[in-house]
Amino acid sequence: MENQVTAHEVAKLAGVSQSSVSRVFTKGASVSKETRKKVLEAADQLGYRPNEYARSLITRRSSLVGLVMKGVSNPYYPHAVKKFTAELKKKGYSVLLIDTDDVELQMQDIDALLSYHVAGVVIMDATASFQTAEMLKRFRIPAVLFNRVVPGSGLHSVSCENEEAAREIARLLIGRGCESFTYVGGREGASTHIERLKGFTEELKKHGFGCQVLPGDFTYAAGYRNGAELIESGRLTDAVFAVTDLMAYGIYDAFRDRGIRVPEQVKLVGFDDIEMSSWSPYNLSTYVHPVDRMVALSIELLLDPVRSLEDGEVHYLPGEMILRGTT
Amino acid sequence: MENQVTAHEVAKLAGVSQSSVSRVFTKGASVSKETRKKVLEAADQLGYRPNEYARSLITRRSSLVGLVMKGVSNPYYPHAVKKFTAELKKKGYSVLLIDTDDVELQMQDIDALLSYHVAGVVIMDATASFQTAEMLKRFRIPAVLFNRVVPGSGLHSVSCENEEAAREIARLLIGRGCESFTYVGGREGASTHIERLKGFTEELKKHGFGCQVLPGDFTYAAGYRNGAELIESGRLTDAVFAVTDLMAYGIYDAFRDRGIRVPEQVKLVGFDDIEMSSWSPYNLSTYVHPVDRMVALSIELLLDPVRSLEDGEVHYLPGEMILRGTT
DNA sequence: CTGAAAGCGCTTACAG
DNA sequence: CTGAAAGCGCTTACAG
Repeated sequence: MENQVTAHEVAKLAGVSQSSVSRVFTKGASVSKETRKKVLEAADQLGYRPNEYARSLITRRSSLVGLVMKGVSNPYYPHAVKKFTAELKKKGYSVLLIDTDDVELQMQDIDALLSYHVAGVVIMDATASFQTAEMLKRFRIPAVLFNRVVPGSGLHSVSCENEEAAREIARLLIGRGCESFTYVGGREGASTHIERLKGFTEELKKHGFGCQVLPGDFTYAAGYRNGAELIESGRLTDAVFAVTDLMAYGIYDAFRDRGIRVPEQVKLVGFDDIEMSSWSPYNLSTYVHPVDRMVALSIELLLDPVRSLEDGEVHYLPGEMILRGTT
Repeated sequence: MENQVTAHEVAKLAGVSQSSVSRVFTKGASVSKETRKKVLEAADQLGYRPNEYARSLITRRSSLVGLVMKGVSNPYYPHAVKKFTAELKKKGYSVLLIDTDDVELQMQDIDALLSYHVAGVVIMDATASFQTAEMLKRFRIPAVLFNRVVPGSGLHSVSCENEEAAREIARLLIGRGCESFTYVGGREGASTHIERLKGFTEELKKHGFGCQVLPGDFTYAAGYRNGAELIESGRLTDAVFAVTDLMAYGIYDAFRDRGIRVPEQVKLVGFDDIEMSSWSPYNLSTYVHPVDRMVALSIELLLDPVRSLEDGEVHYLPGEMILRGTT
């Protein structure tokens, strides 16, 4: 950074004032064609780039958006991350990556977000605590929960239409002739889990069916464990709906390892449509999120000067059922 | 950012100078116990955080490290990303995430890296071009290629000991009695592919064996295609070594779908030991990278004031063979 | 140990 | 359209 080319040096080479150099790199500022040309040439020659620190400092606006993720968890997220960085890049923002270890944002992470006074933060796969929400609100940092809803947090949420999707899955399974059902869930408290459970069991009840509910934590291992128990306890049902594809794989493998055949003996449905669901050992029927639209809406909420700081809007976007070989 | 609390306000509340406030938040600066206490209390009350833009501007040092990744590709990378963010956080750095669409860094990405004059950049899963390398060198931005080597680029590289690992895999397969071999590769030009191919074929040759080499691109789909062709063309060998686990899964599934049994009819080995390799449909024998040590060394190289800007060091770290059910 | 002051590299009124 | 100047919020010699 010691050897950084400054606007001043560009100005000297171009024979204009430093202000003019700045104007060339500030969109919306008026510069004559000739000045622009001279500046651009000098800048190119010297390899000039406006210093973003100075820029953010003086404009009091950050070009950084915080992306909070839980690192290695569901392969569903990398897709969304990619989409976010691409869309934000188009709008001139860069991404500050926060990789939390735990379910909650760490103090150190919050500090980073605040020190850079990020333009906004996207929280993925983390059950943001009220404390985090309060912190963000106190510092007036717009935030949106992606694929999560935390009622009462006042944060914006953009999710898939979980409840309705789960109802659709229930109807699908009933239509396939299933009469007994199991729901294998995710981490308690996670809205995706709660909403899918609600939609699934309610729709089943509407048709006169009950539902066995098994606890989980969104991992393959928990899926496997549940699948194994289902068999070994003799409580296997006609159909199993797993809160995520990842858990569905575990369940499927536990079934396969025990000689239970899908879909002949049991129908299986997941949620997310991550890449592996189309691989031949699984070929899983599942429900796909409208990720592109979810990302676009998240960014819209985050960057809107008015809505971004208003009370949390909760959006549920419809996805689509993907029928494959497990139903 | 309009409503940001400044050191000046903290100073006023604490009844000290703004300099003293700054010193409290600058490690290594000397402040009396009493002053520190007053400042900390005032800062806490106001929710003060040093503005990182002002700090970076005046110190001419960035607390940002660029992490370049190719988004949704091999699940091997999210692990490394998590490790990087965690280790960098410990050292006081935050991560600027660059998600490239292509194999090469885009101009816009480079610009972001330069505008923030990042302290360093880690390039993962991207075959950095010479142009990129030149750019980084011109601006004196330390860079390390993670899991890749680009000879002649002058960039630091930290990789797994690919060649020796591939030799070990060859010996393992020979030891299992295999007499004919196939190598399914990755994207042409990728050092991981080149090195693993070299080690594997050379070691086989040393023992008097040849090797059929199939082209790939690191994807599951290419693995599947190759696996299918192997069977359909009647050129199946006793053993198959895939450049990555991801490709090995595709190969395995193509075999499975065609009734070929692993490891009875063909032995299969992958590379990376990503999560799915321990799942029961695969239970894949593979080779695991020493990710923790690779990350630690990368950061060491990046942040060392001397080595960071010297000519590229190329490091190969030994990993470990993981024997599972496919061999 | 502490305060006053200079200055990092920008943007943006303010005049002209 | 353009330049001189103020100022964003910090760190860090420099005195004391």
